[in-house]
Amino acid sequence: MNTLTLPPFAARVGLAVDIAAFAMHRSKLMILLVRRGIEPHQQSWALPGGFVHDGEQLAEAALRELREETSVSLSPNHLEQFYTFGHPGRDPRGRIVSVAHLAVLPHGTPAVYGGGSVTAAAWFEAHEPPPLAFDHADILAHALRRLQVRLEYAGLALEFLPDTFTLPELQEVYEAILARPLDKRNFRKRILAQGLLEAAGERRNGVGRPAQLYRRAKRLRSPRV
Amino acid sequence: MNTLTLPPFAARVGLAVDIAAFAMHRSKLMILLVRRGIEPHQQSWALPGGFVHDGEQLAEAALRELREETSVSLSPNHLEQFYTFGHPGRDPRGRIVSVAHLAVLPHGTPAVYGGGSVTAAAWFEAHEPPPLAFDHADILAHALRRLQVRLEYAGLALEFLPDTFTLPELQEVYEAILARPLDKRNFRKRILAQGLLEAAGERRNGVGRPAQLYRRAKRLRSPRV
DNA sequence: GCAAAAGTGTTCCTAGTACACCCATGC
DNA sequence: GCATGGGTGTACTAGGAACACTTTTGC
Repeated sequence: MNTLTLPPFAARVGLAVDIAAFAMHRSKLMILLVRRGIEPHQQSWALPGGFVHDGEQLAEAALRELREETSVSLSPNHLEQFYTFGHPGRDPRGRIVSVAHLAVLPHGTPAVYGGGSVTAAAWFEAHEPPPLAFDHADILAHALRRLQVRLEYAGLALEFLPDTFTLPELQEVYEAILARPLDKRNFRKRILAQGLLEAAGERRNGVGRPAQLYRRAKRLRSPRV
Repeated sequence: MNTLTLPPFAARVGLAVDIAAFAMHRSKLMILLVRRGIEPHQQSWALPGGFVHDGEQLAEAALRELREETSVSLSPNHLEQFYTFGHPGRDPRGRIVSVAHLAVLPHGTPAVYGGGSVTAAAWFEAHEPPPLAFDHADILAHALRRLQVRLEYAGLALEFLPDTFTLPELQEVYEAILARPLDKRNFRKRILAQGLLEAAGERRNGVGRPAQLYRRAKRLRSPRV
């Protein structure tokens, strides 16, 4: 499987995946980070990630690393590759190319330290991350932009929420990702006009008027190309 | 430089770039292809591309391969990475990951056979390519979609044209990429409303009314609020 | 009755779309 | 004068943005 017969001038590189995994927590957009237990950048915070194994798909590797390093047991609701970082000097160990992935984890996903070569895993505010190892600050910035673009087009916001949710909750997701407030009336009008949601009872939160619950409507929307 | 000390389970892969290079020719969107001179897929048409060298940037490698395989002497007016293809079985020689790039070449760029491991280079209609080697048909399809998206947002259409051009020429670029006709009046209104163009004399084409020439305006448009 | 959270409509403006004729030139 | 290609305006529609008060509940 690893019998690679290439021309001598061809670079043979280490292939890695890094994952920018987002979730909502207390009305904030959070990013999942791990603390590196080995050099280089030992003790630094970094995006979860690691080397692709022989014969492994890129997306498979991203899922595996996410589970190994953070003990995230739930599957991401969304996972996509978004950019490949291949600058020759980005890793002191040699030429390592990283295929960066964007993941959306369900609401309430805990960050448990899992194992591998990391000593901790934790959620941070995505718009205000700590200093990061390698070029991970750059990767995170790209991931945020992609997330904002996806939000407008696809119904990616739903992936941050449980099966049923209220419109104020959905609006919080939008506001957290776009980092700006939205008008409540316009938001509701726009979302409901899309016809992707259906009613699913109501919920009492204690004080205040009960909220209408919604879920993703059964019928599929036409896929984006 | 190539002292890569990685864990044993880490895949060490061949790193390649492939380039989907587009240009306009006779009102059609064309894609630049090369004929492979070596196995695998000898004699098949394929996207230009090849292995990244040690210490080379991804974009550098894309430019180099484009020049080596097609003798395209002009620099692309636009070059961006758009997706990474890493399926384990995509190349029979072993695990080869390809970072695919989208390039826009200036109007009138000839396709000259350059050398390296290809026996020919030629332009084909981008929407009707011949059978392609590896997963290059897939890569081309992705590239076309990306090109269509970029067209709407950025002023990427200008990169297909010489410094000065007429609005009917610009409209041809849009129509060729989107593969559908556009209304002339609405097109002109929309384009001129963006304020990106300035007048640059006129041109007589022989018969017919002379056309107003435009060029990209010097000053940037004010950002939308 | 008051604090807390959910819910609701109208007006304005912009951008997109549909659609048909006149203008300047070469021959 | 006619063939060729370039240029122009208006009416309609849909979607986005601005904007303030009422309703339902717990306590």
